[in-house]
Parts: sequence; C-alpha cells; structure tokens
Amino acid sequence: MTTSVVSVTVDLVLLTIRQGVLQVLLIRRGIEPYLGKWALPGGFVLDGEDLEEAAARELSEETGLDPRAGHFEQLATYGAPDRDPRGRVITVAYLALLPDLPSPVAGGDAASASWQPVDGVELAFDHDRILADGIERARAKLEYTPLATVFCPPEFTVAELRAVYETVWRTRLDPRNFHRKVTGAEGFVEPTGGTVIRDRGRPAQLYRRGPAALLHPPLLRSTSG
Amino acid sequence: MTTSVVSVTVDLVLLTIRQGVLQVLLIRRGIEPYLGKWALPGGFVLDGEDLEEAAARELSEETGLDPRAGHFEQLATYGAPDRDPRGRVITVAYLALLPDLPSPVAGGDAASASWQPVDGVELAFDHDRILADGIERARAKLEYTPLATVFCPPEFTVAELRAVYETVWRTRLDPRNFHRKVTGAEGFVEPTGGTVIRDRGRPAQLYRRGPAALLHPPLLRSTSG
DNA sequence: CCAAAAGTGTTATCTGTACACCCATGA
DNA sequence: TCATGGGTGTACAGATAACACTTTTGG
Repeated sequence: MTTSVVSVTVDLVLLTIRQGVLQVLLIRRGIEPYLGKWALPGGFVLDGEDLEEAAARELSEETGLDPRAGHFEQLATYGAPDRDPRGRVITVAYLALLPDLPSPVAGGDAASASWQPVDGVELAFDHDRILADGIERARAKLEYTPLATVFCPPEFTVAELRAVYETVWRTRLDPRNFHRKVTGAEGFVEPTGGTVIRDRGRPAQLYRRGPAALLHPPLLRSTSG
Repeated sequence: MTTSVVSVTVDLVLLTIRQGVLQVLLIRRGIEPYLGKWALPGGFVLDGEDLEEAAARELSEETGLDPRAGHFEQLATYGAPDRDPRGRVITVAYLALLPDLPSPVAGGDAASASWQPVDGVELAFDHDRILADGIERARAKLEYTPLATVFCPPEFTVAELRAVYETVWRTRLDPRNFHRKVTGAEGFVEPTGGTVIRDRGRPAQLYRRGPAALLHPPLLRSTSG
C-alpha cells in the first residue's frame, strides 16, 4: 500500500454559441498520446498555482482567451486510474461560458485551436465524458440562473436571449411568454433604452444583464415558457 | 516553470440526522499538522485506485461505515497552494448522506471518530469551507430529488420525512400540505401497508423510498409547502 | 372525556401556457 | 399594401397556501 505519484491537470470545457450552434473550443494534440486527435484545452498545474489560476493560464497560453470574460466555474474531477496511458493523471475540469467573441483564438497557437459544434465530436482521453458533463451543467444552470446572458454581447434583444435558450436546450420557446418571463424576472435583464432592427419587423428593445444571481421564478426547459 | 509534485487526497463530508439535528462525522487528528483538531475523514489516494474507491476505503478504515449505504456523490476539489502546510495537497471532496445508523462508528478507530452537530464546529485545513459547501449541496438537492429519504430508515412515516426537511432547511413545513405533496409526487414514496404509532395520536402509514430520481413537482424550501 | 398527531376537503390565489391580437418596421 | 418579427392582453388549467375539519390513538 503506497500513495501514488499523481500528476494533476486542469481541463477546460469552453462553450459558446456561434452560427446558432453550441460550440466547444478544442485543441488538436501535437504529441502522443492521442496525437492528432482533438481534446479539451488544458495542462499541468504548476507549483504554487491555484487550480483556477492554472485553468486560466492554460487557456490563455493555448488560445489567447480569458475565461473570466464570461462565466467560469469548477465542473468536476476525473481520476480513473487508466484515464491517461502515461500514468496516473487526475484532472480538474472547469466549465466556461463565453460570448461569441470577434477574434476567439487570437494570441494562441491558433492553427491547432478551433471552435467546433458539440455534436459528433470525438475527443482524446475521457474528454467526451467531460464535455457531456459540461453541457449538462450548462443546460441545468440556464434554468435557475441568468447565465444565458453570458453567451450574449453586452447589449442584446430578448429574441437573441431566447435563441440562446433554444440552442442550448434544443427546444422551441414561445416568444411571447418568454418575453414576459424574462422582462418580469427580478434583476434578470435591464433595458438600455436603445432599440435595434436585426432582421425585419418592429425594432426590438436592447437589454443588458441585470444584477440577479438566481432567477425567481426559474425558466423551465420542459415546455414553451 | 515546473510541474509540481502534488499529493491527492479524498475527504468526506458525511451527513446524517441524529437527535433531530444535522450532524457530520469528524475525526480527531492524531498527527501534525492540526494535531488534536477535528477534521473531515479522508486520506491519500493509492496507486491504481479510483477516487470514489479511495473515498469509500478511507471511510471504512476510519469509521467502519460504508458511504454507499445512503447517497454518495462528488462534491468539489480544493487546491489552494497553501491549504496544507506540509506541501502541495489537492483534495477531492465527496458528499455522503446516511441514515442514523444503530452503530455508526463501529469497526473503525471509534475513539477518535464522532458525529457532531454541523453548527459551530471548527475544523482543520479548509474543512470548514468544504463542510459548508457540502451542507449547501445537500440543502439544494432535497428540493428537486427524493434524497431526503436516505436520511430515513428503510420504512418511515411522512412525519419523519418532514422532520428531515425541517432539520436540513431549518424551516417549519405545513404537515398537511407536505403530506399531500410527498404522497402525490410520482415515485417519491410507496406505502408498505404497515402503520406505526410513534408518539401519541393516530397511527401513521409507513412508506419506503420510491423509484423516482427527480421530483415532479419539486418541493420548495421557501414556503410552507 | 381531552390532547395530540395523521390525514382529507375546500377555497382563494398565484403561475404557467396557449393563443388572439396589436405595433412598427422593410420591401 | 404585405410579410415579419416585437410585444401586450386574456383566459383557462394546474399548482400552491391557508386552514377547517375528521380520524385514531394514548392518557
């Protein structure tokens, strides 16, 4: 009975919505194992570095992004003994939700980092599982927190916010009831006063994210709320 | 820039209800650091051992309990660089919810393990924080899962189940509306046919836990539901 | 009998849902 | 003018909350 020599990594599930599709930031692996396969960005935790710090640093190095531009939270820790063929590696996964940034992969090794739709990807290690857990967490959090706004630019319309829910939940929501719920939920969104015409039709009001941390009442993904 | 030598431990937040109070299982530390202070049970992850496995083994060694007798889930991972004076130690915390077992600390080093009310304890390392996170997780889960039943014996009355909610949430619930909600929620509890008189008054029906994994509708901790 | 706990019925109120309808724009 | 999307009103169904009331025991 010996305590093992363990390496600790952090991995990031970075989600955004681009072209109306939920996408995840992936890195093409340049070394074995899983050479050439797609994987979540991440890497080893350094001396004296907190876990969040390590996650933010890795992301910045690999992609130039700052996960704190949106929402950032710990997801879970994965430590099956055989999850990495190189030896005992435990990984602490973080979930980040970001708006669709103009230059999402600048500053890093852009050639090997790219946003990809979350459906149908096949990833190295146990990253498929980690990604699935991250998506499920994001889905659940949209119900009872105002987090959907972090997928939007600083000013957005109710229809754009609704599109976030419809994309992440894969449902259709009634535009009229959704409008009422969102504008009625205390602290969810605040009108900026501006209006904008996105397509055709009547101009939409612009909103910014409000101060609430929890939604009362929550939005429910079951029906056409 | 060097990757650090990291040790990985598992710690357990083990909650139960004894004497009408939410209690946590604590170990009195027999070695430095924090010699003599109370701490969450836990220890180092061994070679080839999965994290859950490590958590279950540590608990069994230290207390003779099996966390899988109730509910068991990963809580979070804590990795601040200075959280352990001996060096870099990252801990993966697990949350377990157990019924009030007849002989809760048998089989282990019982002299140094004991159940204690969660209020007012002062723990070694960052275990106060971990405990607080565990309690909050438990509170939240009672709302939308049937997990409250794991605090009860195999057969229980509606009043006993209500006492669980009242204890964990620190609220009073209306016995009549609570009864209806619990017996009405699909798959939450199933009648065994038996009855029992706990105190005085009309005999209560006995129930066992039902097959549901989620509550529809959820119980809300805000009001007198 | 009374007190106490279990359990049922009833009603006012609130929330969610569906959908009719009006508003403001581009073409 | 029409099509399109933004936004409001309203009515019905279901859930919630408050509480009167009956049932079944022990003392």
